[in-house]
Amino acid sequence: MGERKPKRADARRNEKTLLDAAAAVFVASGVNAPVRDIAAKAGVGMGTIYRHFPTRADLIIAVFRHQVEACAEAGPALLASNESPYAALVQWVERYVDFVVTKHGLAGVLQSDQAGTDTLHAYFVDRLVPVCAELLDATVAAGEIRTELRPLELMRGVGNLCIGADSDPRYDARRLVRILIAGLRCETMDA
Amino acid sequence: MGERKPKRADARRNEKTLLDAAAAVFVASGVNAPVRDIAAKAGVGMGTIYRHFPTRADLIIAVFRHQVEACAEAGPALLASNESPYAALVQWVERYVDFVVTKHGLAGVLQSDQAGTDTLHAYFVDRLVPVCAELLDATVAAGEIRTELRPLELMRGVGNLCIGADSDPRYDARRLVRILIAGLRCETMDA
DNA sequence: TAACGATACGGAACCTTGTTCCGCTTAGCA
DNA sequence: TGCTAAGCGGAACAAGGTTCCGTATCGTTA
Repeated sequence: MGERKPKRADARRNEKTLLDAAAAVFVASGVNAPVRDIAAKAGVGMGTIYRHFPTRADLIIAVFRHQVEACAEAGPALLASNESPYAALVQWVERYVDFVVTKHGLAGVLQSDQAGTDTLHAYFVDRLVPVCAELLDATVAAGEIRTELRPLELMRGVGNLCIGADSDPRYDARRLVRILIAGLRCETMDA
Repeated sequence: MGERKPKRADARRNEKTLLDAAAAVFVASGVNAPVRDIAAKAGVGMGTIYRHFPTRADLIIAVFRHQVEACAEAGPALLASNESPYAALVQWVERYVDFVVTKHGLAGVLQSDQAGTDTLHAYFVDRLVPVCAELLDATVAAGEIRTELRPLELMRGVGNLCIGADSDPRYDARRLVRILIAGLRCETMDA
């Protein structure tokens, strides 16, 4: 589990500079900002950025790692602090949606079929699906949900609903996610 | 409203050739296939393709126009042939999902925030949102839905849920859409 | 039917964006 | 102070959409 710290001091400095620059650019221009812009903002050459982060996706992961970890850790905590697992699930999903919707363009880049996004998609899935599974299992065990759904499908569905939520005030992803979750409590096979 | 037919015979011939080639390539390699591939398949130069279809999106629209029209026309028909507006809505949405999910990568390219896709997104919205609105209004009027939702939001939500439905058998978009629609019948603000 | 002008065509060239390569620089050590 | 490997900058490459322009062709007219 050891952190692979770059040996040289200037390298360590550059890594931090790059993370800061990337974060700033992502806020200003969205997650889809060109790598060149980030390098420019950091005052660094292309080679440097790619030695530290072998791929665009790796840079994105690095920038958001803390928040993803925090979200993952919030799962068990919510489960513990709510008497109703369903309530915990709803709160956790809302937290995830808040995170994703806030990062201009992140949802759109989480799709596995997008080129060069495999690592990013995999990281989100690996880290969050197990947490989602735990919440979902508890909710099902408590009998609060009628329709079973695989955790992966829930995560991807929620993520997909968040796409384009920024950049169009007429589209309220949070509400659609609430409706989707509400649908889990209903019989689905009628009509 | 007049069809702007190209005057010259070879031009008309090429347009048809291009549409056929594009359709074939979309089936074989997905909607994201490079324009060059389509030109090659049609045995035509790049200039030709761009004179007939000013943009990738315009070509995509042209290829799927018939099916989108058919889907739009199915709305009122379903409303007429079902005693329950909700049933009609469900069937219409299922039809739309079938269409979108079947076209390798189409859902992913329908997002308005994607570059160069504005025309495509606009066409789908212009043609289908009014139909959806009609179905939704009828369903609400019949009191079959508790949660009101703007037609545009429903269309975009459904479309988003379809993203990546091909290329991953573990993700069943149809089921998620059913759950979303089911959610419309529940109280959403609980828990 | 031959000539001519407008219409189309082909495909090289351009732009943007991710990624790779390589010669030069410099930190860290003896 | 010098040596060497770790780092660095940025030009170059690949891929995809789009534009441009010289050439070929259609269809009409004399």
